[in-house]
Amino acid sequence: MAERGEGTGRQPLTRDRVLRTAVAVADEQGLEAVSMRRLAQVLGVVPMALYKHVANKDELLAAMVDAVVTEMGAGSATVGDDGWRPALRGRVLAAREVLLRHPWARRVMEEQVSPTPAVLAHQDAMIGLLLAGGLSVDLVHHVMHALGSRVFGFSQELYDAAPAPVDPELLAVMAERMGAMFPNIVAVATSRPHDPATVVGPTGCDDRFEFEFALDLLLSGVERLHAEGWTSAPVSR
Amino acid sequence: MAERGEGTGRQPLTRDRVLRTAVAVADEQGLEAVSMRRLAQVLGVVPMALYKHVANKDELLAAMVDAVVTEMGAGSATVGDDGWRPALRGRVLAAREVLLRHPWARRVMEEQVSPTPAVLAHQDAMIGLLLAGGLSVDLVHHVMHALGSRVFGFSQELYDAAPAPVDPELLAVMAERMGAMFPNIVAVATSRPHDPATVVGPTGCDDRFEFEFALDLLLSGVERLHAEGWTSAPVSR
DNA sequence: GTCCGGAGGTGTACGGCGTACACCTTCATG
DNA sequence: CATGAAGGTGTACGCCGTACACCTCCGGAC
Repeated sequence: MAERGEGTGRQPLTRDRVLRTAVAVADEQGLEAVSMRRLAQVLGVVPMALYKHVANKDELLAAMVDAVVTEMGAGSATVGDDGWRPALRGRVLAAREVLLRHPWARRVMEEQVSPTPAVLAHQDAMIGLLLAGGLSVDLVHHVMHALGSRVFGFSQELYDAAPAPVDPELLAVMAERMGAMFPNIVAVATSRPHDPATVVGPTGCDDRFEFEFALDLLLSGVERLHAEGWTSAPVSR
Repeated sequence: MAERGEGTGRQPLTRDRVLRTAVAVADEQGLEAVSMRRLAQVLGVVPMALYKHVANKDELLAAMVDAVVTEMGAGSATVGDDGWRPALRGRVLAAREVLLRHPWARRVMEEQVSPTPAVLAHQDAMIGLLLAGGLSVDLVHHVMHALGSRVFGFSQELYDAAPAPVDPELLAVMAERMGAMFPNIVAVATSRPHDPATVVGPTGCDDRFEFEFALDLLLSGVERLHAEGWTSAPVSR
């Protein structure tokens, strides 16, 4: 008796518990406090025990951001009678709320090589909203880039993934699976290949064009506000 | 004879040489290759020798970003006959070029606690352009936030610095010095304190308002493009 | 000329990190 | 009961940043 529930390490160590603990530690003590050794200590276990549930630290970090992005609730996205804009706006603000609760997540996402499934789902939902709103595929493409650095900062490498699994057959299989899960992403990504000459890296998508598109969108908006004599925040907040 | 110029460690080790080597290593082999030990090895010297020229690794990283930001050339900013917009646009694009050459710099900046002098100078120059263009101080403030994540990603903590050096006298001295060096920043920062209730952290500036300001600027632009029947890139690229 | 002090390079050592590898227990299943 | 997999352990290696004591050299003060 008194065997279970008293120490910190009493309940069984599961991948889920590792993950939730890691997120909690990152939230409360910052990302730099998330080391395999510290995490193991918090869980009342020896460091190497974690490796029975997690491939390595990078995989753990990826799973952590996946959990966070899942909080954003990609499922609940539909365009109402008032059009795409309020729906998209709400979704972006919801994402922001989540990222405010987990300030470390943005940084981890940015240094990740390829997006996690939850990230793709989120992007797919956003694209779905815009397409449902009637925007052209090209416009949607650019909008996603323009919003990217605002929603989370990692949209530069949105459409890479699959770094050269040269086998074309395997690539076709992957494309098919992607299409089944994230139809909107595939629709946008395949419609308009980026100019390879202006691309940032061998696989990147941060064309100069995309950058200037977003920049000019902002500058035009500013110019308009200025021309309208904007001096302080409108009353409607 | 044959005493100097043959080995890698022949010329004297100076702070400048350490810095330039560090930037070169980061450019060529990535930021994770920049460790004090590896850097020392490249310089043909024992690791601890670096500490005679650099306080610690954080200070080295700060100096590295400072060098990069200086490349952006904060000095050459004036509003021509065609208004503030082309001047600002060119400056942002120039910053982007520099950051493309040093992809590690953005990440380092983002995890830095307070902006380096060169960063402040850059921001001051940008603000100067907008003010010279006749924009109101408030509008300039919001524009800087909106552009922030596009130019570099660190504008969230633009106006913090000075984390509670409670002594008001010392604070006044600092404010005076700041004003002498970066008059535009001070003008904007002091005109409109942020609502402490909606601020992200104790000192942050990433108000919900600033976020929505930029977001709505983008969304309005998109809406306008869509209404105009935008389907592909305008010919003027 | 002698002395001295500081600038700058060295060597050793400590505590932390991620994780490879061999090991041991436990327990459901043949 | 034997077996083998799943899961926790202990040890060890090679990285990391850097504290601290040391040495060496050189330019001026006397």
